[in-house]
Amino acid sequence: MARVSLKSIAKEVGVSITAVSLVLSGKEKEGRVGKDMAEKIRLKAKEMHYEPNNLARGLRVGRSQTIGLIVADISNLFFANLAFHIQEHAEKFGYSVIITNTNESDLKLEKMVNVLKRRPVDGFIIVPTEHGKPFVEDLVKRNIPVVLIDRYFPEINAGAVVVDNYNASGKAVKNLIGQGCKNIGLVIYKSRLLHMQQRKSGYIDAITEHGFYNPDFIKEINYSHISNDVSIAIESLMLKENHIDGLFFATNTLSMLGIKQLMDMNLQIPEDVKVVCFDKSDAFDFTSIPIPYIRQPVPEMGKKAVELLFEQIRENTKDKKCIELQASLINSPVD
Amino acid sequence: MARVSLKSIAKEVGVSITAVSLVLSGKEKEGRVGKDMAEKIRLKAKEMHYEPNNLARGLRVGRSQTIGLIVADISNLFFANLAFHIQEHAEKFGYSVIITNTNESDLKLEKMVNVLKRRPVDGFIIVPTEHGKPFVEDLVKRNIPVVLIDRYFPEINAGAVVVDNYNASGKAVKNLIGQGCKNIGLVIYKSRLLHMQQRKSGYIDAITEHGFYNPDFIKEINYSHISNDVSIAIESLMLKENHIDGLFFATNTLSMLGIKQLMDMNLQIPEDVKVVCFDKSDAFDFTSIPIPYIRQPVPEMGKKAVELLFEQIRENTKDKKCIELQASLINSPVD
DNA sequence: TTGTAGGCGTTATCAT
DNA sequence: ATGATAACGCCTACAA
Repeated sequence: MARVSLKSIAKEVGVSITAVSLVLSGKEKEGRVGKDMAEKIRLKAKEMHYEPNNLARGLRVGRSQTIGLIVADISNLFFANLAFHIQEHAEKFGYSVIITNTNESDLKLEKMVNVLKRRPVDGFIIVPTEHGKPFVEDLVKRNIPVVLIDRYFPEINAGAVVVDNYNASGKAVKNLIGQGCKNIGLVIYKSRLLHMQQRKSGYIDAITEHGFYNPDFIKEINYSHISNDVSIAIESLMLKENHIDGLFFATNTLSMLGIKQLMDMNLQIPEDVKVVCFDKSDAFDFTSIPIPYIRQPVPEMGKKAVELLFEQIRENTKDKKCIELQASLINSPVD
Repeated sequence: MARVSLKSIAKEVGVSITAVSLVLSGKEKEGRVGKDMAEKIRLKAKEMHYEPNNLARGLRVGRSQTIGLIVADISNLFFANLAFHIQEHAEKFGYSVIITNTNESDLKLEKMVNVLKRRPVDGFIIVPTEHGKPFVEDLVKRNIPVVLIDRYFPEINAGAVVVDNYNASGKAVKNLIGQGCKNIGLVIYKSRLLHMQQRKSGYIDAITEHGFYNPDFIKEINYSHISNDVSIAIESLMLKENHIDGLFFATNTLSMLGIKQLMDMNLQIPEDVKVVCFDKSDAFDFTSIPIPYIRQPVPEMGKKAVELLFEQIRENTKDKKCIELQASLINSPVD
């Protein structure tokens, strides 16, 4: 071991810790350490393989240069991509990212928030769970920088980056109607989270305006029995008497399961039923027919979230910004 | 702000910092603080919303309770799953995980290692890049706990968790031969990394033993032009004169692109050509026909890696263990 | 131009 | 049963 510290370098060179600190943090310009001395110190530092200890630094300056990212499921491609971009962007500012999962469990969210508070992290980027509001609220109350992403609670004064889910759904529905669909089903999570509600009302309003609205065509899936619920939903939607000719899946997981079910039922896309999905799945490449999907601007979302967070960390912003980005409908299966 | 520390609690209660520390870290049993005093301290701590500062703790005890995970690409499902399981397991031991990406770049690996060394982290779990050996070697030399995962360098005395890639490939080939294939193509990365070499030689040996070996049936793909290279590879493999009736894809990304190319060429699986893949893709669910694939035991891999790392962190193990797990061939598309 | 000293929050050692 | 104090490695105000 024998960790090399400022002190050990100082002793080696025969100079004070201050001098070493100044030089190694590039502050010797401020009319401080002499040029030759500085060089000598730098040399010795390299020779001894000095690595600054950010732990100690963090303790001293009151910042850990770490942000906590809490997502619903890192093995979901959407969140994995989000995590990737957040990480890439944070790194540019010398920040590391600790990523944790909630698996949509409110309990786990609470736990993760506490774990990360103790780290401590300088700020949070959170994909909140359905009943996660109190935990986020608590952070805000304690004046800890938070940015919500993907989903948010408008009542809470936290930063947020979301997409315009209402209009995104509208685009999906209009696309189906443009393809000639009359009876369009919606497969969506049963959730009180605003982003799901907005996807739902976007669908309802667009349908009501342009087509035929039937509440029975909305199937709300329980997250904890997704697989089974989706099968049942599709089966009941696709009953002959419904004359369903279009389906809109409100998340990528729902799409995957739904399309699989359609295939199991020997229904062809788009001949028997046309489909639009929220978010892309790799799998779309597999089907020779293009499946249109709503693309969220994931890289920008990640970038904005990091920027918003840093803004809060730097200045102690009182009124937090909420950024809404537009999603776009992609028709071609190629990127 | 007004961070609440042991000191502030001590002042409030009118007792020494030591007493508070002892109580709050559950060490008052050791014939120390009195029962009523302890209760009073605990109460006050809760009331003041005390959160221990792990930064300070880490500085004091010389451990950060953080491990650095460096993967090739977090948005690849295989690595995302690996990260998930590593994280879940580490969390049980009170450890947080900082995840970073290399995108297969040796330069980025070097950078990430340095960034994490400064954090500092107590140990590394690394998916090394092709020429990443020196950076890993350096860590080992400095006596910093490292566990390699997925890929490894046998010459280096680091911990490692890998699968038996040689036999996995053998299983894939035998499955194809069992399906009646005579001319089996291999699509694999051009890489000097051992795990790829083993997948290749597993294929060659199995083919040589049971079927017909033709070096032209091996297509090595350059990671930096995957998409294009795979298209060309498949096109040239599937030329009539080759009579290819089976394909083995050595990674999930290669599978995705390869199968897509087959579809673009209007070739049917399994009628025109049978296919076996390394790792599963969600996409397999989309095809009505089951595509057999090699399943790596990802949860166990993550668990073992964490265990190995903790072993190194606790005891200063001199001879590092290398664990090899078996992969299995899955025939059904269901999990 | 260089050095001293105090403190960030915690734990461990040694006194009382 | 409880407290004072030093130390982890770093930064910075203040001396010199």
